[in-house]
Order: sequence, then C-alpha cells, then structure tokens
Amino acid sequence: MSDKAVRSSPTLEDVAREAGVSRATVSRVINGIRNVDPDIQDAVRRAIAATGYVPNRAARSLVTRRADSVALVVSGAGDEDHEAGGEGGGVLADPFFGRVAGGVVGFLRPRGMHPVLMLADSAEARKEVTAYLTQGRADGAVLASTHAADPLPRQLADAGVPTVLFARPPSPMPVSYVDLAHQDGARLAADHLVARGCQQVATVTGPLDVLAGQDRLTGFRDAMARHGHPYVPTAEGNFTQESGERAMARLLAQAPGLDGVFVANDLMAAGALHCLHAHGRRVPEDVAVVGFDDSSAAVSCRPSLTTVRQPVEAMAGEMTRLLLERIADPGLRPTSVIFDPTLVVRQSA
Amino acid sequence: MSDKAVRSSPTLEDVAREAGVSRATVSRVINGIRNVDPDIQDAVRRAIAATGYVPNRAARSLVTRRADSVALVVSGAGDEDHEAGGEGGGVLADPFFGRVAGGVVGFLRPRGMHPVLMLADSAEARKEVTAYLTQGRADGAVLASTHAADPLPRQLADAGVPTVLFARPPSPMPVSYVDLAHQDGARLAADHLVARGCQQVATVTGPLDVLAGQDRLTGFRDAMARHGHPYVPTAEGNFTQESGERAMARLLAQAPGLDGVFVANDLMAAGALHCLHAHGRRVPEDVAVVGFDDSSAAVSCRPSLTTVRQPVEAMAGEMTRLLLERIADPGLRPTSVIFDPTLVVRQSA
DNA sequence: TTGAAAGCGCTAACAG
DNA sequence: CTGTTAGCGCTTTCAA
Repeated sequence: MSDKAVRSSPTLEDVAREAGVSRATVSRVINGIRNVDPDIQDAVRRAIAATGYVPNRAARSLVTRRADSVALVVSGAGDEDHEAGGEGGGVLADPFFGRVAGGVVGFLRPRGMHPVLMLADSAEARKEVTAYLTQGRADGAVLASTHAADPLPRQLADAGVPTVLFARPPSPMPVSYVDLAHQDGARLAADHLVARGCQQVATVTGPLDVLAGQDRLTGFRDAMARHGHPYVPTAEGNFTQESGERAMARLLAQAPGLDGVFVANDLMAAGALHCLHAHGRRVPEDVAVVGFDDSSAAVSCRPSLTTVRQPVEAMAGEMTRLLLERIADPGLRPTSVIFDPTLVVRQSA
Repeated sequence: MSDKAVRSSPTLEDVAREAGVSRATVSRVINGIRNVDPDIQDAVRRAIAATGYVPNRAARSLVTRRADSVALVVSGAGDEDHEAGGEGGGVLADPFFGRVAGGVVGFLRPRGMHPVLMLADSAEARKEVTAYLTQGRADGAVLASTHAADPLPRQLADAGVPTVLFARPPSPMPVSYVDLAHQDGARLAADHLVARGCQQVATVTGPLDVLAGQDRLTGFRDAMARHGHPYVPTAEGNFTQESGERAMARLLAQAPGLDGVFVANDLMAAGALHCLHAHGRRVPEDVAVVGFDDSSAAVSCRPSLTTVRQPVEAMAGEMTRLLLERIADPGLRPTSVIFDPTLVVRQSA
C-alpha cells in the first residue's frame, strides 16, 4: 500500500505527478490554454486517462466564482400551491414548459451544461429562487412566466442576476428577452380565414391582462379591419381548454351565423372544437377554426388544427444563448430577439 | 476607504469580525451545531443579518464533498436526436414527465433543493450524465426511463451513484425504485367493465417489451379469466395516441361485436375514442372505454375518460425521498415502494 | 464552549 | 513555455 489509501478520486496533483509536470501545467491543458508544448500536452492527456481524473467542480467554482450552471425558472405570480409534496405538477405538466425545457436543454447539453429546474409560484418560492441565484449556485436564469404580473423578473434584475425572459415584460425593464411577433401571427390567421371565404369571423381571445393575449387580439382585429371587417365578436378565455369551450359557446350565442373563428391558443381551440361539435357545427365545413401555438394539442384534435406556429424550442434555445452571452460578458446591454410565426395548415381551416 | 473595496459578498470572516467571534463559531451557528452559547448565537445571527451574509456553496461543497443537489434524469434507450439546438422537446413535452418533475420539485423545494434536469437519450448523453454525477456535481439521481432497454440505470449503479428509478428495472439490479401495482390497476378496469355489463371486451396493450405494458395486459387477462372470459382480443400499441387509434381499428376488425375495451394508457385511449367515433360507435353506450394513468388527456377527451389513476406526483415525491435517504446513508440497502392504483370514473365507461 | 490552524482541489498571477 | 506560490471560503479536528 502507498502512503494514502486508494479512496477518493485522483486530483490534479496526482495527474501532475503521473505526467511529471506541475499542477499548473495540467490545469492549463485541461482548460485548453495555449502555450503548452504539444509533447507535454500528450503526456498530460495520457496521465489523465491513466488516472481517470475528473475535475472537482466545487474547487474550480470556488476560485473562478462561476457555477457553470444556469437556472430554468418556471414562474407564476400567484400564491397558490404551497409545499405539499406533490404539487406544482400542474404548471410543469403544461406541454408548453416541456417545449421550453427541451429548447433550453437542447442548447445547453452540447456545451456540457444542464439547467437547474426551479418553480416560483409563491412569494416564498420567489425569494428562494433569488437566494439561490444570489448565492451563486447558478450564474443566471432563463425565466418563463405564466402571469403578467410576475414580480420575479424585476427582483432578479434588481439583484443583478443575468436573466433572459420568455416574452416581453409588461412594464419596461432593462432585461433581455425573446418573443414572438404575436400580431403577425394573428394576421396570418385572419388572412387565412378570409382567403378561404369566411364571411363572419369571431375570436376567442387569451386573457387580456397578458401581453400575448392582447397582441393576438389587436393583430387579428387590425388585419380583419384591413379586410373590410371592422367589427369582430370576441369572447375572452384564459388559455385553458375549458375556458375555450365556454368562450366558444358565448360566441355562438352572440353570433349564431359565424363561419370562422380564431382561437388565441390551441388548448382553447380544442375546447372550441368540442363546443362546436356539441352544437352540431361541422368543422371546417360550417365553421373554420384556426388555433395558435402549434402545440401537441393541435395534432391530437379531431379535426386536427390549422394553427399559427410558435417556434418555442428555437426561442428557448436563443434565450439560453443570450443568457450565456450575458454571463460571459456582464457588461452587455439587454437585447431582444423577436421570432416570426408561421401558419400550419391542417384540417380545421 | 477600508483596506479592501466593498465589492463581493461578505464571507464568514466578515461575519465573525462583526460578531466578535471566530469563523469556526459562526460556522457552527450556521450549521446548527449545538454547544454554542445562546448569547453568542444571537450575536452571530445579528451579524449575519447586518452583513447580509450568504454562504458560498462552492467552498462548502469543496470540504463537505457534497453538492447538495440531485439530478432529475429523463432517459431513453435510443440514439435518436442529437445536438441540434432545439430537440428533446418531444420527451420533455410528455405531460408524464411534467408530473414527475412536479413531484420531484414538490418534495425538494421545501428542503431548499432544486433538481438538475438532464436528458439522456443517446449513448453520448448517457456518458455525460454519468460524468456529471461522477464529478460530484450532483449527489444522486432520480431516473425516469422511457424504454425498457435503457442501459443508464446499470451504468449509474456501477458507478456507485445513488439512484432511484421510476419503475422496476427489467433485469434485476441492486437499485431502489418506486412502481405501481400495474396488475391491480388492470384488474380494477376489468372489474369495472364487467360490472357495467360488458359481454365482449378487448384490450389495447402498451408495448410488450415494457414491463408496465406486460403487467397491465396480464393483470387484465387474469381478471377477465376470473370473470369467466378466458379469451381477450388484444392489439398492441406503443403508448402514443396514433398507435391507439390504429390498434382500436384492428380490434374492431377482429371483434366487431365488442362492447368494452381497456386501453393501457390515456393517450392511446384518446386515439381509440377517435377511432370509435369515426366508426360510428357511441361511447359509452355502444362501447365502454377505460384508460390508464389519469393524465390530463383523460379529462380533455370527449367523452372524458374513466381511467386507472397512477399517483405519479406522489410516486415521484417518494422516489426523491428514497434518494435523499440513500445519499444521507450510503450504506442503505436498495428498497422499493409500490403504489396502489385507483379507479377514476368519468364518462367513457 | 470557543479559537487556531490545517487543508479541500483548483486557478491565476508572477517569476524564471 | 513551465513551475512556484498564494489563496478562493468553508468545515473540522485539536487544544485550550
């Protein structure tokens, strides 16, 4: 036996000894710093392989003051579910967050990073998120909020935490974000409905206290006005399937002769489809329906949904890229990247 | 100006000076070690508040050799999607993983922890996961696999990483897991179908190379046999909605007179509903349908699904509890916890 | 019950 | 181009 037991993993010191060089040199090789003799690099690499060395992140973080990690925060404004041991499923179970997570992971993974998943749906939870970031356990955060009034973006900005948002913040603040050209998307829907000959169109809107909800409505209204339809019946939903079903019923009562409807997201559109079916209206023969998002709901509906596609994964990827950029260069000024929607034509319109 | 600029966050040293004690004492107070004079404790706490001290996790990890963090790994066996910058949305977008994530976060958050989200859907990715854990960046992993042949559980076990699986591993290995009593669930479905008077029942199975798929089938068959129906027509699906739709069509061709069907998960059941509707069969009048999982699909279907509930969030929470237990006491022998399913009656049966 | 001191493994000046 | 050296902030014996 040697002086020390074989336990624990090898350190830089061990590799250095094996390679017959100093710790510093090994460190340089590992961190890809040039100015290292190629022969020595080889020797070091061999030594690393021989010892099975893996760097100790904590030690590195301690000196670099970087966690080499980012947080993926799913946030709400409410004070809903508290610790129970099984809550929060609701928010995370939303396929939308799955897509965001997929985009974030897709970007991070090739770079050897993985996000820390945090749920911030209460004041308490938001404080924890801020504390976590402040502690330096993650170098920054990508944040997707469900509610417009979410105070977390501002909290993080104030705390000096590099942050990138999904969607423009409702009140101006110096923070980067990615978003979709919602109005353009709504216009796509309007143009399609008009092009297929709809004479009386209506719309189920999203919650109007959310920017996306507003923008999709105004975009749709403007486009319809340009097509000579200044008045568009509307009914507000809250992005859930059930609310879409109810809103559609109200629309039908309000405008029995409607032959086209733009629903501000696919989930509500699925609800609208059920309502229409229950009322004996055929889709798309009697009523054409256009959704928004191109979520999984769009393809599982019958008929499948013609919808405005939001490239969520790409947006989440870009969000992550922006974050890493800011982390690397904290002096950077906030930016925004706006993505263009596209129309996906299926059966419903 | 003092000797050093005000930059950077305060350290233990600063707190100690402020409180007029030593670093060690402050450390003891922070870590809740007894044998510290109450008065001094107060002084220290005041000093902590005054300085706004937050512990540096990296420094702590360096000495404790604990990351105080766990990984939530979503794994597959395939070698599908590679780095592209937006992939992986598929797996994570599955509401099932959302529920798992919700359960894990629900358990972890009250304890001040947050999971690192990792996707392991290629050999490359699996190596990265193993490396990450081996590096000690996380103390252990909760793992949910999509495919039965996933080699990751074994890899982690071999690497000595504390691991807890969702679902029993297909080949025996010394690892803890939580699972559902699938056969009991299938029996619940059979009993319900028989009780409501179905004479000719069939079943759409899950993929039969997956334990859950097998168990649900054998459980259903056994129960039906006990009810005097030794033969049950079956069609295999792969847990996707589309496969359920196709399998249902095959079943209809095979047994045109069927009046009851057990579908091994809700997604396929939704597909079956569409197929039945297309064939002019009313549900539940002509054909009663029972699903499995009680996922969000179950309530968004029309008619809504009577289904066997799998308490995913609770299972994920328990999985996390087991993991923390193992991390705290690595000597512990592997255990398993089996949850009981319940029947949720809605409209389809 | 408290303090002094010795590192944990790594990076980053600074010499050579 | 490489080695020496000094910590990063914290926990933890070991004495007092």
